[in-house]
Amino acid sequence: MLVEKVSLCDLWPRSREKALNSSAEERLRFAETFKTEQFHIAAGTTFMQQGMPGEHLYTVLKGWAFRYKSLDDGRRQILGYALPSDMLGLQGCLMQELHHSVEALTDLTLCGLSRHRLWELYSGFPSLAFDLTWLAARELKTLDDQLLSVGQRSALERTACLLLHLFARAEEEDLIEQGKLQLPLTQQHLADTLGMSLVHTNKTLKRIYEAKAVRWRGRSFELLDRDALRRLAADG
Amino acid sequence: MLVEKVSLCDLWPRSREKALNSSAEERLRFAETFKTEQFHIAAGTTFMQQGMPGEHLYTVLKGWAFRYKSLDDGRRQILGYALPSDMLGLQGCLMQELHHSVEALTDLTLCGLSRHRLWELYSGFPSLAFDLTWLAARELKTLDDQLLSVGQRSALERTACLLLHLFARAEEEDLIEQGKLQLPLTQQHLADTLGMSLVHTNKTLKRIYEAKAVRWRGRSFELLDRDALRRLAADG
DNA sequence: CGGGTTCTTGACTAGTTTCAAGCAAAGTGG
DNA sequence: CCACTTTGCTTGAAACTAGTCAAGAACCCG
Repeated sequence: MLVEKVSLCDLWPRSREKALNSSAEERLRFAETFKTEQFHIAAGTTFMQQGMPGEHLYTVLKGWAFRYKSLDDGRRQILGYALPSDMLGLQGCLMQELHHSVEALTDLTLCGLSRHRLWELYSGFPSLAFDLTWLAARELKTLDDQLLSVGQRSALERTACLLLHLFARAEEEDLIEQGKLQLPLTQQHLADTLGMSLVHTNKTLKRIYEAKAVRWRGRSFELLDRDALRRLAADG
Repeated sequence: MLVEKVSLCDLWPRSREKALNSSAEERLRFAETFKTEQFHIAAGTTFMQQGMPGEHLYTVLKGWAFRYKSLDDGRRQILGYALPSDMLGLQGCLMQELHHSVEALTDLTLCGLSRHRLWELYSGFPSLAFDLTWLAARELKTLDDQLLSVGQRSALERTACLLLHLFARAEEEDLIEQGKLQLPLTQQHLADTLGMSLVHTNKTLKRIYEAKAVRWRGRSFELLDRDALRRLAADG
């Protein structure tokens, strides 16, 4: 299986539009030096928990996960989704404890680097450290975008933006087959991502379906008319 | 003046609870190698703009700034505030262009590193690169918190949380004098940070004043009763 | 002492949540 | 294989939070 042969860093540079430093040689050396562990996680498992110490820096090799924060009374904000090439747990590795939880949406394959070896990576493999920073910057950008949506956009704009984002991110990872994406989310996930109630999310999705911008039945998500969705995202 | 003597990295580790690697020696070497430029920016200036290329990685030495994103129709989301020791422009240095703008709230002193030398920093000064990553992780955490607030908390909870956060962050940088903080914000800034209208922000602040949790007249911000504010932040 | 910005307040409106109920699809066990 | 249960989706009505409009007061700066 492909999965058994890739290591932590193999997937990192995939999404970089332009590698500032070729790290091919370094990646080889890295693979020899670090015996990175592989983890398999069942769908539905919360494998990183708010308040626990963060022991590993993970790269997603396969599957979907989501990061979230919970309040005492049960309200939950989904902070973002992790797809292949995304990194998980950086914040937990650098601070004493994790400030968010992570749950697997599908069965998940991860590659993990122990936090104790993170410094080795920085001191011995600068171009990988650079890649890692690039991933952190991508995460920052995504959060900025999401905050803009939740803070300023109407329910319709917000929902359309999120669907556009998820589809585009899935495209980057070649997850679209015959125009269709296996989207492992429920409307409740969307609602908790958008900061809206489930009911209102449902009604907003209905409007998007009626505009014939997307079709979403079961897990099969299809982007019928990207421009239409873009218009909904922009105008409200 | 103090300002003339510090370099890019002098301020970075200040907020790190526990330095994983002492970088004192490296910092010295860095200061000799890099002639980091200093910038002085007048209050009110937007010195980084959404869509422009990001030429520098900055560290704030003195003053306040805020990052924001704008929509075409003028709506604005403030993404966060930068105080001394905060870093600005990482995302712009790594990607082709900036995805947010930054405006100075007060007169600002920055220390800038050209994007072209960022790789030098990674290859030659790993412990500084590590510090930089720590700062990025702190930024990620702050954004997570803010997204939780805007997505899930009520107006009152949200506002109280933000005031707590700003005060705590100012405390870290020793900006509190006799219990008072010079807070260079208007209610419009708060509103754009919280994703609320100006009017509603005003009415929410009134409730916080009435609970005798804070006093805020002009620029002088005083935290009268932290526990009371915490209760407002938790219960709504 | 103006003139502009910021703050404050009330009345009205709109968007969103909550509540409640029914339906559809998928999974489970006898 | 079919009742039974669970989970997720859909819809309408009522309640409420927050937004908009409008106008006046307070504050600050030149």
